[in-house]
Amino acid sequence: MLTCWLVSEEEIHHPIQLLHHHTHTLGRSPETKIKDQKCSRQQVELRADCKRGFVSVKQLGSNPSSLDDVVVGKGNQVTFKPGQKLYLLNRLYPYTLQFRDESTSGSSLLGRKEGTGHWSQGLRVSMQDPSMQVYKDEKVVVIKDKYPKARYHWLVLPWDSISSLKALRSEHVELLRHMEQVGDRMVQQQSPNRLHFRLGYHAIPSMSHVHLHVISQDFDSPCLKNKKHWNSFTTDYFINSQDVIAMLERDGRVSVKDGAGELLKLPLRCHVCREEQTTMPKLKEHIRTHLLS
DNA sequence: GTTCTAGAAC
DNA sequence: GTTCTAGAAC
Repeated sequence: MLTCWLVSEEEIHHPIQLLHHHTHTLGRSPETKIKDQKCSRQQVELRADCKRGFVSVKQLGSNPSSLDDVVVGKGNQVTFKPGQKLYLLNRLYPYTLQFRDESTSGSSLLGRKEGTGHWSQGLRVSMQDPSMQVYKDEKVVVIKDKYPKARYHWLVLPWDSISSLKALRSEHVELLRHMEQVGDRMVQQQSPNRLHFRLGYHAIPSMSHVHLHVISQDFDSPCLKNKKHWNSFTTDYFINSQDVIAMLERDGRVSVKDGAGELLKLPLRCHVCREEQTTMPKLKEHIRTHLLS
C-alpha cells in the first residue's frame, strides 16, 4: 500500500500525510502556516485514494483554489494527481502530491524493491533512467514504450513536468513542434524499411506526464491485446500531433471532446480497409494480410 | 498502464 | 469444453 503526501512546493511546512479514504480539510491554520484572511479555515476538502493514485479536491471556501491553471470553484470537485499543482488560494500556496512506498521509509530490509510511487507515474521514472533513453536533448527525451503496440513505438517526453494535454497553453507550441520534429527524426533514422507511422497523443492517457506516441502502423506486437489498446490508436482517441499543435495555436488550449472514453468501446475495425472484425485474435490475423505487398 | 480471472460467447 | 472479453484491483 502506498502512502499519500501533500507537499508544500515552497517548503513552508513538512509534507502532510493524507490517509487512504480519509477526508482532510486544509485552509488557514497552524498546519499550513497560512494567515491570509482571504483563505477560509476550511478552504478545501481532500480525500486520498492510495490504490488509484489520486486525491479528490473539493473547494469549500468562497475564494478560488486552482489546479494547474484551472479554478476549481466553490462546491466543485476535481481530481488531483502527482505532477499537477494545487494552489490553495488565488494562485498562491502551491502544493504537489507524492505517493510513496511505505517500505522505503525507516529501516530497509534486504531484497525489498525500491518504491517508485504509483503506476501512473511510471513514465516519469522511466524517462529519468539512462538505460531507457533512446535520445535526449535540452528540451525532450525519447524512450521506447515498455509495452510496444507495434514494431516501432517510441514516446517523446518533455523534461518539463506537464501533467497532461489539459495543462498545455500557447507558450508550449514551440515545445510541441520540437517534440514532433524529434519524433519525425526517430522515424527517419531508426526505421529501415518504409513503414507508415503516426505521431499523436491519447485523448485520455492513463500515464501522467505529456507524451507523444510515435508508432508504426503495422500493429504487429504481442503487447497489443485488447479492444482498448486497438481503439486508442485507431480511432479519434488518437489525436494527431499536428492537430494538437493547430488547436493550441488557434485556441491557446487543447480541448478533448466529452465522451472520448467511449471511443475505446467501438467495434474492432481494420485501420487499413475499415473491415469490422468480431474478436481481437481475428483482427490480429486480419491486419497481417495488410503487412505484405 | 498491466494483471488476473469470472463468466459470457462461441 | 475452450476462447475471449471486460471489469476490479480496498
